[in-house]
Amino acid sequence: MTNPVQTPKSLVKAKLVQVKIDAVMAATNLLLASRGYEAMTMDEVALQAGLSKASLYNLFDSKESLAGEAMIQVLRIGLEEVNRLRDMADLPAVQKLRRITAWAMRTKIEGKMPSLPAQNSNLSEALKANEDYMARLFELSMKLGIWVGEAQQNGDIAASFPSEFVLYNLYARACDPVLEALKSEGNYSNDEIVNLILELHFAGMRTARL
Amino acid sequence: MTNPVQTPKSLVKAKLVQVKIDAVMAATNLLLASRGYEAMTMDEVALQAGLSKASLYNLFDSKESLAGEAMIQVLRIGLEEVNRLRDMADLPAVQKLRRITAWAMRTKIEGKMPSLPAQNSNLSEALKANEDYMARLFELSMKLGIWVGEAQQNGDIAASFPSEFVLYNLYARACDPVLEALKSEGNYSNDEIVNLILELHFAGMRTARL
DNA sequence: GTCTATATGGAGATAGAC
DNA sequence: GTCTATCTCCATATAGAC
Repeated sequence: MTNPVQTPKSLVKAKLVQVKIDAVMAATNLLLASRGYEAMTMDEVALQAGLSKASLYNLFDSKESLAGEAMIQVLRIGLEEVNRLRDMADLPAVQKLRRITAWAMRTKIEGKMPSLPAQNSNLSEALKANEDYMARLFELSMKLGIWVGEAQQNGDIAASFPSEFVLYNLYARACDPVLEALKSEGNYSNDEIVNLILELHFAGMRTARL
Repeated sequence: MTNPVQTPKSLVKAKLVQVKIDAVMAATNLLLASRGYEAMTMDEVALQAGLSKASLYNLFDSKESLAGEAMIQVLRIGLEEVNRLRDMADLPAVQKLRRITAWAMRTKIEGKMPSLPAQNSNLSEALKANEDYMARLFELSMKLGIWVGEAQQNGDIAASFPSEFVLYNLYARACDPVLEALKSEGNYSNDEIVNLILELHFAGMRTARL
């Protein structure tokens, strides 16, 4: 870098760029959640974010990198939530898992969760090769895995369940189609929907016998 | 029709056509399950089914109708399963639900479940307008709904759960990403995976308190 | 840095020979 | 009825003016 010291001017510029990036990311999350990666078009993203497609490509190299950034960002926010919960020393592990699951579902039901399809899409291949993404996913899985182990020792989650099974089920809540199905019916508030699923899921985790 | 009586010759021909259709449907189910509707291409279907794309279009008018047929077929087979179970008068309703869910998950894990994305895809819009599809879906939902009500009266499913919630969760098992995640790990057999999810799900359904 | 206009490629669908 | 070759559209990505 020729000038590592940021001038006030460059700071202002950086903030303006950040505002645009935020708008793009918000649009991307909504579209990824509602239409999926393949069906989402860069024209839609640009339109919703309020800039031209060419400007969008000035901010992100490709559709793949845009979606990848969205996935990385949600992992970053999720990790922040996890770290906040980790500081609550007196909260039982199963309650921490319950809260992080609730956060994921609220994010999803508000259209802010860019869940990638479970299917073998082109995007998921690219993400596997993305070090930043994989590192965050690994860190998240480790931290959640510790809580799963604690909850199993406490008897709050059936010890007979493999810990990966419990972990995969937590991740699966972030893309549970039941959220959208119940929401589109219109008979329940977001909180009610999230609580129904939480109750079903954690009751099963606690009382299952194999 | 000019000749409503089928000659032996036309019967043989019809069978040959059916063999091709079966191959196409098998390929379609695999691709819909693994890559999703948007990412699946007609070239892939034709290649896997062992015919040219033009011949494929001779059998199905469009990609949309092909995928629609796959969805209708799986509903038809599912309804057959349901009717078989309905004849078992002494089987508790919750066991019938458990068995139909197990069937759906086995079908999915074998790559034969053309689950449509939960997302608002073009396909799901087309299916909503398809009378055949909607009629079968309605019939299936009615029949399953009766069993849900019985199971709730028997105390096998928490009566505090809305019946649509229970129903949506049953449907959601047919596209549960945990199936694929555990399968790709390679540590468990298909039966073990299905049983893990069944146990988690129905234990939660029974013991949840709201 | 942002836009309009355009290049490029891929996938749905079809023409026409056999 | 099946194939090869082709049409056409649309979405990703870029060129070039301002």
